[in-house]
Amino acid sequence: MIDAGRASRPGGRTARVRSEVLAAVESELAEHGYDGLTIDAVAARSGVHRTTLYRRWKSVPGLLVDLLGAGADDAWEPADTGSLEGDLIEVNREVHAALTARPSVTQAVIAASFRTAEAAEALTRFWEDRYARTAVVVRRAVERGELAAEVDAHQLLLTATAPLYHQLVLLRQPMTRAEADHHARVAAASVR
Amino acid sequence: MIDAGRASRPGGRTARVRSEVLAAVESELAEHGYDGLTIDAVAARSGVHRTTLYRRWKSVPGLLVDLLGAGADDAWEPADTGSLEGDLIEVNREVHAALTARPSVTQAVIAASFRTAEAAEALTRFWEDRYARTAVVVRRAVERGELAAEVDAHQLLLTATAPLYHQLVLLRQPMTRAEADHHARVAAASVR
DNA sequence: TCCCTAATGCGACGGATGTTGCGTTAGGAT
DNA sequence: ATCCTAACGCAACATCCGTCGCATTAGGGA
Repeated sequence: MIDAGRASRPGGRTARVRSEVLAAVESELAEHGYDGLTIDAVAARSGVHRTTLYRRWKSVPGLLVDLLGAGADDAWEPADTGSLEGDLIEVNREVHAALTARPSVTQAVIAASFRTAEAAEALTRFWEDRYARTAVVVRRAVERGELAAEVDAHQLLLTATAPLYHQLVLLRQPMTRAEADHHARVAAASVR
Repeated sequence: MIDAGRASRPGGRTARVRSEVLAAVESELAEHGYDGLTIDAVAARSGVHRTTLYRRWKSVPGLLVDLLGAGADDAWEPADTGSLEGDLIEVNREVHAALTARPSVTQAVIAASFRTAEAAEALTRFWEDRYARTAVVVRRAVERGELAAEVDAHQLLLTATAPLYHQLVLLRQPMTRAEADHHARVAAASVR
């Protein structure tokens, strides 16, 4: 992450440049997709000089990493529907929406993660955080008496969400929301 | 795929060049990984001229696509252990081995698929083929009376294998073979 | 208000990557 | 054995990408 918000000189221009650049990244992504996302294009659209982009963000993946960080909702937590199955369905619907959005920032960042180590690490951290937060659905189920305490939350969440990522990202095939729901139900049933 | 094997002049030199190049690709991959895999390095190691590589394979992803095709075993089919669960465990162990091998050609091709459309399409075709062949484990289970005929083979295989890909490729975290087995069992149990 | 300097703008440079035109080699047909 | 030409080697060229030194601007403290 760039951490421009707490730099030694966070003043007006620096912050303005950053927001202009990130806005340009999003627009370019929307118009040309990840492949059409070049430093030069972002520079041209944002009016910020190439050199500045190289200095502050280093590369295209660096821009996406910053965008990912800017978009990260620090207050995010999974919805509480009252049942494990309901919670998992909600989680899967969020994942489904993120991966089928066009343009999908998530998809772009995944692509970037195969180019630079920094992007890969940023994405790994992001997902670690998300999966850790999502584990609360399992704790709630244990508290309700739905589950035994020994259930491995990560394995369970993997069962629920992995099919979505695999189908939509790696296999590059469509998946309906009903199918996404199905995988949530399979996961919920696997621990009963 | 390059299809050099049935080109208008498949003769000795062309075939020799191809095998030398693909061998060099594998060696470079082993030594420097995907990121260190450049056209120039392959040219230097194989003794084949840069221009020839650009003409026949176009790019690094093109080389990997060809390697993927050359490595595709046309006779492959899943092992028959006598039970759905046993078959799925065997499948998952193969996937696990392919993704944890070092170097993993599969991992390299996945990375390549995020760079060029041709690599992405080649990989999609490869997986379509593999999943279609693997569907036989479901048909066998139906014949044995283990399953109802309406079971969706693709969804079932997704439940079994997707967690491996997600954990090892996207989340970039380790997974034991025992955990891989676990996901096979969850998949088998989901249709009983 | 004035000054200091971090952040940005700017042009030139260098390296890596991919392309093109042409000469050379070798496989396969006659 | 001879010829034809696909495939390859070669070198020069074009382009893109990232870097560097220096000039300029503007934010924030004294």
